[in-house]
Amino acid sequence: MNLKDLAASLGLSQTTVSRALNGYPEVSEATRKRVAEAARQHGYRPDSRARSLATGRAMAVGLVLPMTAKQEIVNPVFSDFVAGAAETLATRGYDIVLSLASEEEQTNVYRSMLSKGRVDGMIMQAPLTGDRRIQLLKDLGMPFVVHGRVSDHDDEYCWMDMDNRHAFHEATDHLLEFGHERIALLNGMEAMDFAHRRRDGFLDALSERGLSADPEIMDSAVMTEQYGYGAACRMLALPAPPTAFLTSSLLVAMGVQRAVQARGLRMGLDISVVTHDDGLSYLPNGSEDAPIFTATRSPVRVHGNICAETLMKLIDAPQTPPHHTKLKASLTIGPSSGPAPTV
Amino acid sequence: MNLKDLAASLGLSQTTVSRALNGYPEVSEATRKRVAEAARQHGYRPDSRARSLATGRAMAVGLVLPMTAKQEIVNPVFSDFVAGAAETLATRGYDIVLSLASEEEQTNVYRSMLSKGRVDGMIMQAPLTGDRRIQLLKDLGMPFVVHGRVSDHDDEYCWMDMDNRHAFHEATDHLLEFGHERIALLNGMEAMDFAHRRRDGFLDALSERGLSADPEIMDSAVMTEQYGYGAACRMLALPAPPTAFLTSSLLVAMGVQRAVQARGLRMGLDISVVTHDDGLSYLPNGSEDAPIFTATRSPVRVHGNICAETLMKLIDAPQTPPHHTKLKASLTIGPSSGPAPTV
DNA sequence: AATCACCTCCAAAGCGCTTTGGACAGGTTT
DNA sequence: AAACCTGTCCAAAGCGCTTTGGAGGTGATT
Repeated sequence: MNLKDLAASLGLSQTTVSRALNGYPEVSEATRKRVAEAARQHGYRPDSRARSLATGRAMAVGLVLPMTAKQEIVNPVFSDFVAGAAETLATRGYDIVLSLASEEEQTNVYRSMLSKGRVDGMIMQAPLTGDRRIQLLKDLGMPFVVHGRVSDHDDEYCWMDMDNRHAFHEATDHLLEFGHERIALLNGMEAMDFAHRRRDGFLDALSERGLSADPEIMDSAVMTEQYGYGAACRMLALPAPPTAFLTSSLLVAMGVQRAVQARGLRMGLDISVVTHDDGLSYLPNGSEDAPIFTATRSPVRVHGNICAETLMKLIDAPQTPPHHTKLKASLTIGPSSGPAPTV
Repeated sequence: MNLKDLAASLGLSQTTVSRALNGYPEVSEATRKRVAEAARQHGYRPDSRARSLATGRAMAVGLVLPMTAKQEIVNPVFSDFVAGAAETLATRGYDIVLSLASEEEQTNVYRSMLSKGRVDGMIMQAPLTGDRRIQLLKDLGMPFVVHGRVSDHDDEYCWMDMDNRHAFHEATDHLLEFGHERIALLNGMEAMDFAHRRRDGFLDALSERGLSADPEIMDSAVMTEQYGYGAACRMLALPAPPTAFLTSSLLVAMGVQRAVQARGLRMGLDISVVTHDDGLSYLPNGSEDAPIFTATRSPVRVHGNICAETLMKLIDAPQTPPHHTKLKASLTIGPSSGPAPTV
């Protein structure tokens, strides 16, 4: 059942039916009712392609599934992020169009997404340091917002980011105040822009107290439980092992926890662990009132909400100056951190 | 730059340009070259909406992000699954259109996805027991394939599923052969159809050896690390604790591991743990040649591949009888399982 | 020289919607 | 009574593509 048929069955013109359905004023309340009822009865839904072609709006935003480097690892944060974005977009009738692109195809995928008219804007995820996609998107002239940002020129485009630097500064301070002086950093892949910021926050906090970092207890890799376990085992076996760990993800922290327990040490007493927590729904940090790890928390689902909201505003008013959102992570104290052991 | 402009700039008709670009034979090789070059130079890309409207094919498939029950938990399996699907779909130029739907809105979301002409088919995930979405999709007459299946009428629609029953049967056998007689089952939410099958496989294996299950050491919940830890702690404190655990997900197994270690027990010696492993890229079960857990493994990314492949075939030939794929999980032996301790 | 087939190209009709620019009737104002 | 709104509706023109049904030109066949 298309508009033409519906109009015919009502003895009205397409124009009138279209206007009635879309809430235009130049149609009497009586016919509007009649049209609405008929539409409901016939299960009429406008064809989105035709509508989109006529209005110029796709009512969809694009999202390119980021694959971490060559390792084909899907960003674990993706599902919650996309859920948040989809949730917000749904309130305004937008869909998400998803593409997956290997590193090499990125450019092409972005190009085609745009020019095919399938989407009105894009959300870009997981920016790398010096990411060239941003320039590409700017060149293409398509509205976009970045989840995260890249260090340079970050006032020239929309982004929403967590204050990674501040979060890790705060987390480090928390440990320093407990008297820890040898703090290990298990960071994400340093190709990711956020990993840089986190490290900077960590280093700043140390140097503010006159401490210097020891490269031997700093590592960075794809954030898995394995990595946390392996790195922690190695570091705990050092002549001068760390008394605390700062990790970039709950999974890594869980790995550290396993290593700590395997050595017969006690978390929060012998070894402190603080982590960043993306608030993934399937990976809760204990319960609301009883967290397991002391953590800087910033639910990535909310990031999805904000990115979507920002993008929709940008689509509505493309000429407004770029909008930025910087979220502060909240530090929640759990039993995994405590005073440095007195030797 | 649209087709009209491109044609004008070449002094050709739209028809010829369109044919040249789409590889139709009725255009000379010389002009085809000329057209291709001009298209490349102008960065011309056909508008997908217009093309879709003209051809009747959307070149996209729909996916509804499932939210587990009321708990707003995003399926952790989603990201790898969608990566697999997107990967396969990309080879044929299909995109994925994503919607998110709460339990109540499901029907509406599916309805609109279809009739809006935005997609040519759908992939349905995470079916519940007696899931009504299947009937809905059948009624709507849209090609679809289910990741998993529902017990009744499963010959009437396309699905791809792992043989959950067989996997858990095999895993249970593995433990039984090691002499374990008190095996705990930590299952996923039993509203999920696969959880049912897994339990059946477990129970079958037990009864085949004349053993009966003890409800006290069977549990089911959303599959988190917390859940594994909590349930294992509780069960290990029973007067007659289990000597082995069979869990539905690596996260749950990790929780069990933590509980085991917390009690000072040794995995694979005092307590055996076998789990199912969805092969999530960000949650590896150790390395390829050195797994941590004994596990029945079936990478969900491959499931995504297969679902996509099946769906594309179905779209090409809607009248073929429903196609089914049943995957056998592979049992990989790790250090987490061993002979039952002799009391 | 006429016929035929073939190759290369084109005009125009859709696909299903929105939107512009009236048309027509009825009531208000001058 | 003429002029003017105002409210309600419609015909038709796009949006950018594909595809049907020829048209015109060339060379081979009779």
